[in-house]
Amino acid sequence: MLTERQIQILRVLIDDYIINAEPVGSRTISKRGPIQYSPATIRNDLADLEEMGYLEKTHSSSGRIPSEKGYRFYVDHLLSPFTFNKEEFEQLRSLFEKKFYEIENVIQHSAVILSELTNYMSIVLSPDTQDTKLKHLQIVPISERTAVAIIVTDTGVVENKTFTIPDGLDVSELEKMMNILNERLQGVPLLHLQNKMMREIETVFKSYLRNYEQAVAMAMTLFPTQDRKEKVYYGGKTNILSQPEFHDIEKVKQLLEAIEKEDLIYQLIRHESEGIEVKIGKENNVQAMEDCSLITASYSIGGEYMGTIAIVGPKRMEYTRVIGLIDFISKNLSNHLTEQYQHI
Amino acid sequence: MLTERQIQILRVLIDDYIINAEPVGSRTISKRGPIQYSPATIRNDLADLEEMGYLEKTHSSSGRIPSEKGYRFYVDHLLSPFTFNKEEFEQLRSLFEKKFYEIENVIQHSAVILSELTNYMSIVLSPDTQDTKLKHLQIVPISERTAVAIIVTDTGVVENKTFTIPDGLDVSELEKMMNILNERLQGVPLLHLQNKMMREIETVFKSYLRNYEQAVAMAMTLFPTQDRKEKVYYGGKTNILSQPEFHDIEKVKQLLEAIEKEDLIYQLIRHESEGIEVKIGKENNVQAMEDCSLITASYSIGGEYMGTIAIVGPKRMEYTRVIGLIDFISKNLSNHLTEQYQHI
DNA sequence: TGTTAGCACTCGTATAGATTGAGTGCTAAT
DNA sequence: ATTAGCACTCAATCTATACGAGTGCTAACA
Repeated sequence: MLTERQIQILRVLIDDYIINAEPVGSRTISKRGPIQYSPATIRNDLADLEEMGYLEKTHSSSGRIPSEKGYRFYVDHLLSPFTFNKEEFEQLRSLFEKKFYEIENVIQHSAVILSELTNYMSIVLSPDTQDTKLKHLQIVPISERTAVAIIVTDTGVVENKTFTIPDGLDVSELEKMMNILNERLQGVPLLHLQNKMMREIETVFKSYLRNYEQAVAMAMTLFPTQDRKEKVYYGGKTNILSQPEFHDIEKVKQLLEAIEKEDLIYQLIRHESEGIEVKIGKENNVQAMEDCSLITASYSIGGEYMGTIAIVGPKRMEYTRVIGLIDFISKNLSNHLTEQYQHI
Repeated sequence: MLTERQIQILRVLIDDYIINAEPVGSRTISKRGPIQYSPATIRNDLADLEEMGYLEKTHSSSGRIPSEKGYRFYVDHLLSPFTFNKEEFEQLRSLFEKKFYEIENVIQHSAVILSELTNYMSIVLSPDTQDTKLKHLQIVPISERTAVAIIVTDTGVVENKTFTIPDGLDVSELEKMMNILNERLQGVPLLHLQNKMMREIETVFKSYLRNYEQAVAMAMTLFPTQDRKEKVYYGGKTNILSQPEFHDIEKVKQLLEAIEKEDLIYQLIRHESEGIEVKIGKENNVQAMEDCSLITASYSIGGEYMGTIAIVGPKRMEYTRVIGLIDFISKNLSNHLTEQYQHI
C-alpha cells in the first residue's frame, strides 16, 4: 500500500518528468513537493516506490523515471481536472461553431485541431458507412463501356465506383435498373444491400429486365463489400519528431510505418464503449508502440457508436491535458453530429 | 573543358558516392576506374574538377563528393541507359495489366509502386478536375434542410458537397433546377461552370423557378471554385528516414512538413511540358528541399496534360534507375489512360 | 519511530590530449 | 604526361581525468 507521502512524491515526480523528460532526483522533489521533506526522506520513499515497481532508474545512480505501472497509477488515481485556457477554448469553439455539413469534414478537422492543440499525433476514425442507410443510388454512364455508380448515405457520405457495363445491357436498361433499386433499397443499411438484393430484387429484375442475370451480377458488385471501411484521418504526424524520446530515427520509422497500417489502427484504436481509454506503452501490445501511449474516445450519433478519436504520444504524455481535450472534443462531436443527423 | 579522363573520373566518383554515401578518394577511383591511372594522376584531375566546381571536399584532407554542378553534369551527360530486372518488370506490368477503371485508383497505385521500386518518396498529382467536363449533376436531399450535390466528370471522377437548402426552395424545385442544369451544362468544363451559369442559366431559372435568386446563388456555391484542385498522393513517405543524409531529425521534420503543403507541391512539381525534369538541391528554390533532388514527369491523355508523377530523394539519388522508372511509368500511364478515356 | 544530516560511492557526461588512418598537395623522378 | 614519395591535414577514435547529480546507508536527532 502506498502512503500519502509516497503518492504525493509519485505525482510530483511524474508531473516533473512529463515536462522535462529527464530523470527526477530527490532534491528536485524536495524543492517542488507540496509538503517539504528532506531529500533523504524522499530518497527512502523513492526506493520503496521503485521496489514496488512504480519507478525505474536509468542507471544505478540516476534519478527516477516513472515505469508503466507508475503511469498507470498516475492516470488511474492522480489526474487533476483540466481547464482550458482562453486560446484553446477559442480554437475549440471554432471547430463546432462553423457550419460543417459534410460529416467527413468535421471529422477531419477534429483530427487537425486535436493534433495542433496537443502537439502529439492524432488519429480519427470516421463513421463506418456500413451502418448507415442508402439514401440514393445513381448510375452515370461515362462512355459506351463504362459507368459510375454513386451511393449516397443518409449521413451525406458519397461513395462511388467505376465499372464496365456488361455486354447485354444498354443505357435504357441501366436506367430502369437504377429506378428499381432506388425504389426498393432506400433506407436499407449498406451492410444489408447485397443480402436484400439476393432475396428480393432478383425476382423484380427478372420481370422488368431483359438480361436480368447480368444486371443482378453487376448490381452486386456495386454495393460496398462486407469489410469495414472506416476511413482513417491523421493529424500532426510529424509531431512525434519533436519528442526527445524519438530522437532515434529507427524507432520513428517503425512507428510511422506501423501507424499507416490501417488494419492495425482499427484493432488498436477502435472501441465502441463509452468513455476514455488510456493505453500505456506495452499495454498496446504492438512492438512499434511500446514507447507510446494511446488515448482514445469514441463519438456517437444519438448514442450509437460512430467512430473513435485518438492521440498518440510518448508515454511521458500530458495526460491531464490530452484527456481533457479528447473528452471535450468527443462529447461535442457527438452532440454536434447528433444535432445534425439524428432526425434523418 | 573537361578531358575524357576527367569525365570518366567524375562518373566513377559519382557512381561510387551514390552507392556508399561517403567521400571518394583517389585510391578508390584508381582501383575502380575503367582505365587504370595511379592515385596521384587522379588526384591532379580531382583537384582540377574541384577547381571547376564539379566536386567538393567535406574538409581539407577528405575525399571528394559531387557538388550540385557535378550532379547536374552527371544527369545531363553521363546517364547510361537503364534496364529493369525481371522482378521490377513484373511489378510494373501488374500496375498496367489490371483493369483499373477509376482514374484516381491508377494514379494512387502508381505512387505506391514508384516508391516501393525506388525506395524514395513518390508524389503524384492526379488530374485537375477543372479541365474535365461535367457529365452529370445530381442533387440528393438528405434531410429537410440539407442536401448533397454530386458532380460527375467525363473522366469518372465524382466530387460532392453538402449544403443547406435555402429557405425559399423546396424539393420539387430542387429537382427542376437539377434538370435544367443537367440539360444546359453537360459537356461544359468545370472551370467554366460558374461563368456559364451567370451568362446563360440565370435567365432560364427566371422563367422556370419561383425563387430564382436563391436558386442561382445556391447553384453558384455548388460548382467547384477556381482554385486548382489536383489531388496529391504520396508513397513511401518514411523512405527518407532510411537515407543517411537524413539522420538529422530536424531536417526530416522540415522536409516532411514542407512536403505536406499542397501549394508548395504544386509550385514545385507541376510542369505541363513533356519529358523528364530533374531538379537538384537548391535548384528547387525551397529551403527544406535543398538537400533533395526531385525528378518529375508529366502524364497526359491524348496528348493533353493531366498530372505529374515525381520522386523525392537525396541529391545522391540513383538517377539512372529513377529516371528509367519514371519514364516508363509516365509513358505507360499516359497510354493506359488515353486508351481508357480518350474517346469520351 | 519517523526524519534528517553526512558521507562514501556510482556512473553518465564533458573535456583534453594522444593516436590513427584515409586522404590530400606538392615535388622530383621517370 | 605520369607516377612515386613524402609531409601534412583533419575527422574519428580512444584514453585519462575531472565533475557533478544522484544514490544508499549509517548514525544522530526529535
